[in-house]
Amino acid sequence: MTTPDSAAPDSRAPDLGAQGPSAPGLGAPRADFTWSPDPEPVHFRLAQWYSEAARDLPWRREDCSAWGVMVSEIMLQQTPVVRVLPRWEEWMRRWPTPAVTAAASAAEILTVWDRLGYPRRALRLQTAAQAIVERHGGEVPGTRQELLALPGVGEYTAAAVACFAFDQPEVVVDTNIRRVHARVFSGHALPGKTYTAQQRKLAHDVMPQTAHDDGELACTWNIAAMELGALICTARAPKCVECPVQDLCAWRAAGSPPATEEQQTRGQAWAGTDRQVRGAMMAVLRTGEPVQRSVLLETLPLPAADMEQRVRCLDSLLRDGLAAEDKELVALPGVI
DNA sequence: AAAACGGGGTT
DNA sequence: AACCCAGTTTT
Repeated sequence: MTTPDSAAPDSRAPDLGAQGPSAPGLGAPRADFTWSPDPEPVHFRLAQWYSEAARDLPWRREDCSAWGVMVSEIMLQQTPVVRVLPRWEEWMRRWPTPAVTAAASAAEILTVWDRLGYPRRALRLQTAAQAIVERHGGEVPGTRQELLALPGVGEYTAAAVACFAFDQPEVVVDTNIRRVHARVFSGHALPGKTYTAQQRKLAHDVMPQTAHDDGELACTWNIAAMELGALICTARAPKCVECPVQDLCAWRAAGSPPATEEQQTRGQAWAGTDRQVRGAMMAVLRTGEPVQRSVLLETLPLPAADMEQRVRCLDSLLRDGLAAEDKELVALPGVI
């Protein structure tokens, strides 16, 4: 049916001509005739695929509250679904509304967060709950702009909550969607490190029109593209033979060229970093018992960390509100 | 634009 | 050992 050769000019087709794989300007003769598919068939293919292949996640259920969606989005920032699932269940069981979340102690919040990582997210989620109580009467706001004003809610999360909890046709772009766009529409193996204005324009341009279906297809498009990136169009070893748009994909049509040096992600170091030291200290504090400052600094199970680094990290935890200090005792905030 | 910020499963 | 993950905030 639809093949690269049959792609007719379309007024709504994304103008991707400038995004060819070769550097614009000097040297490279523009032999890279990048082809990009009409978005419309991609919309329907992915919507159909999603209806059959979507995972049954609790925050996608029809009866999930907007707060449940928001909690899931914060937890899912830089954290895989499988690790979020048990923490989300426990959080929602204990704190099913913004109001009860706002009233919890910070120590409880950080303990239930457990080892999800980036514990400042947990604190910001509680601060956001407090803001929701104060500014929105305890109800999660339903517009991108109001959501964006909440702590810990950035461009992605604001659009995601507005779309998934309130059916707003916002342009949702996460790491999965960026990769799907890069491959299907731009013909690249990977989207590159930073989210550029050009990528933002592409995401907008390939959104389904909302005029006729009240944005329903737009919301499905967002979640379906995300799910495709999570299950099929993965970063490494994508399952192209199972892909519902394999015959529409610009990357496939270009012969699946490998990622360029520019597109390689800069892998974060871990061993020896302040993040590792902070994480080890938080693990001690999560046991619940206040500890002597000197004991916390000296018994840390990280021989490679010198005292200067340990002191720096403890001070940063105190400054971030992830730990509290009383006299010589250190504990989770709210314990002391 | 780049760095800081956790932690564990996968390759 | 490197890579990856439903990003946000600060510099």
